[in-house]
Amino acid sequence: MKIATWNVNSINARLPTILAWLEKAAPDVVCLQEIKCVDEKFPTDAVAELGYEAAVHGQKTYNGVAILSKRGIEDVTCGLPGDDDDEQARYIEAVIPGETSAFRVASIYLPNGNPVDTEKYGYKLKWFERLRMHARGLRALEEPLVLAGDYNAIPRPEDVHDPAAWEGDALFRPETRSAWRALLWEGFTDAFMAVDGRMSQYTFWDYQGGAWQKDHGIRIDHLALSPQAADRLEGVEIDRKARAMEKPSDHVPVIGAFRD
DNA sequence: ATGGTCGCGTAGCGA
Repeated sequence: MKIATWNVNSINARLPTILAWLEKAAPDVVCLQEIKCVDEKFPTDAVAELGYEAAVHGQKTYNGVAILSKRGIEDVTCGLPGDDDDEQARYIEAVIPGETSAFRVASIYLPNGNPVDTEKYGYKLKWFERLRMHARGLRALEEPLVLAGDYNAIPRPEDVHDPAAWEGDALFRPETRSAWRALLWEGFTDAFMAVDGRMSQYTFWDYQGGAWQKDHGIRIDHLALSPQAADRLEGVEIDRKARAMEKPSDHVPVIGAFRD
């Protein structure tokens, strides 16, 4: 069972690129972020032609998340509990039926939080805390669970090309890194870190300033695994090649392979 | 060098 996460920065602007990648990589499940469209504008038919069923939590212009699955999608829930006034489409969760056991999967688009001296950063930290509390409840189910997405959090200095340049940024502030660790302390494993003997790899390169050409990247797209999912983990791939495709997203897919 | 890159939507915001 291959489960991927990918911030696509508009599903419709990116559609040919996404379809080409899906056809080649052929993951079973894909968690998408920043689809930037309402549910009705999601290219349901185009992904169905490649064998994917879609669960969509869309929003006009901004945000928007979705889950694609070749193995069916059940028990879909949209939105993160903990704030009834939050109207931003940043969370969708579903169950993927499996041959031996089902996988619960969430597609997460955590708020960016910049600039840090505005209410945006407070919103980010509150959202992170809501996610931690929800994850605590899911953890107690003792299921294979993958919390996949764009966390807008750089865990360590090794995960950014120039830590000094990012000091003070909402993606690298101590409070942000602490919130990411607090999520893991609920009993989750950073899938990338669980594979030993490897250098850090980046998942995002800004469109500006030739960041990709200079390899000025950051690692912010993560798979957080429950113990039952971590037990089944066989490998993790960060697909750098996707950043060199035509009309690329500024993020690349992260793919986890699991025994099922 | 007083710009620089995208997407949305058609100005200026968000990333």
